[in-house]
Amino acid sequence: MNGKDKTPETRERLLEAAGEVFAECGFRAATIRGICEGANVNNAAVNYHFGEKEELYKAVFDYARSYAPRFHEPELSTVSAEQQLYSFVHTALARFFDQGRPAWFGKLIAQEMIEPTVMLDLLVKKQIRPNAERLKSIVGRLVGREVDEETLWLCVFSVVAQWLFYFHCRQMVARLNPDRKFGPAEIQQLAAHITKFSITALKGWKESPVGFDNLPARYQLERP
Amino acid sequence: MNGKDKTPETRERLLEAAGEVFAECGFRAATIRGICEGANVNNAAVNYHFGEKEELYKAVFDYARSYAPRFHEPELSTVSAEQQLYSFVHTALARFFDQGRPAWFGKLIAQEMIEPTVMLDLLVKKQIRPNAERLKSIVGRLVGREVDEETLWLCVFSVVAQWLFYFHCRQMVARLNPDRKFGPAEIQQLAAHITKFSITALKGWKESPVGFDNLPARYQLERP
DNA sequence: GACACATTCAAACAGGCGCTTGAAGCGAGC
DNA sequence: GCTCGCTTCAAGCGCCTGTTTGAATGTGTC
Repeated sequence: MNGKDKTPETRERLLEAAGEVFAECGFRAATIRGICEGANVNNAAVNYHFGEKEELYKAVFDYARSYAPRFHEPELSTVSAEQQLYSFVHTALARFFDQGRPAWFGKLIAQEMIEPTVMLDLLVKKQIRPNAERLKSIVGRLVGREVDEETLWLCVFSVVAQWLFYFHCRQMVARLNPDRKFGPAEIQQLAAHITKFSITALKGWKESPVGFDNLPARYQLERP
Repeated sequence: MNGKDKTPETRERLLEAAGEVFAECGFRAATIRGICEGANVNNAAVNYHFGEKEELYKAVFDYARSYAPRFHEPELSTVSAEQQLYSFVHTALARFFDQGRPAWFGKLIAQEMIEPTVMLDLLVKKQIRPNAERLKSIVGRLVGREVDEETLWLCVFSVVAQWLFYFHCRQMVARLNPDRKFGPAEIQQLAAHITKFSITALKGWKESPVGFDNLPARYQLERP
């Protein structure tokens, strides 16, 4: 078969096309026919090489992970928590906004968050929780000691939410701010904003006045 | 027909079931057969009363909006920006975490953000942008003068992201923190956290050191 | 050249989808 | 009692989905 200079292997072209489509559309909305068309491959090739759609999907995760940008290691002593947070945020954003393979893994995970499949449990165990714990330790160093676990988690979510937003809600952002671009320069700017917003919140946390939970009822909910 | 004490009207039972299903699953994943089964109604009733799935979907928005909790009016002079922000955040959260009809509208909008249909443009124009502008003015009052429009928008997104996260990523949150509940008390607590996090960030914004955009390259991205 | 084997192909299958159909049910007006 | 018009119903249509099939096409070995 590789007597001709045909593109790599059918299996690999399938993974390439599937990575693209799954990352963009999610598992459910992606179609095998669409993937095979993108790979210039017969529909039955999925069944021959992977058995079923779900197995192709799993294989794409393995394939995509090796190309994904990685969160760099702690280096607790040499790098400030501020710098680590920036690095964390920027890497996370790059996981969506890179072109092609480098972004697949991040997009696949983000898709799993809004439309879980059988992969999510494994992802939480192997990828999401370890990264969340690492972020939690960075957050903990920024907010200072004597902060309970519950608050720490809420702060982690407040940080993570800020970058996930730009992937999950990108279509709405595009309508609210039509001129906004997401090139490398804008990603750095965005990462800088999220980092500054989060660090300012975390460093001022303990000095900040506590109470927004005892407001008069009419400020809590108003019904028609 | 209402000689019997049969439930309201077919049309209304359809809207009830459709509101439930669309809010939970989104437009695409919801099926007419599933909705009609939930409404104890024949499949053809959708076509008879609404013509097609998309028209039923539009009708659900009108039906749901009248039950949705509303963002209360500004009262710029009498209420502090802090209190207004809390009210804003809490109302937004209640739009997801209420039971049944009150939460449909918020869920429908949140679904549109991650999987847009023909409704999104109208929603941005009629609902999302006006609310975003109101939030932007609150944010502007908290962060102070002399802040450019671009930064203001990024801050608005940083706030909005924090509550959308709990809807879009609820399945992952449930896996990371299995014990977390979302009853009325927890919603108040959550709203208080998001408000405190945001206010602390915004009020400290101008005093916060600026630069996270000139870090050494190795803190920006690391490839395998 | 002939065989065994792995791979690819066009075609079709079963099932679920949105939507349509023509007949049946039902209440109101005469 | 009868017809008329609105509503409901079971059944089915065409389409798209994931998956299967059996034949065709190489490819390496003897």
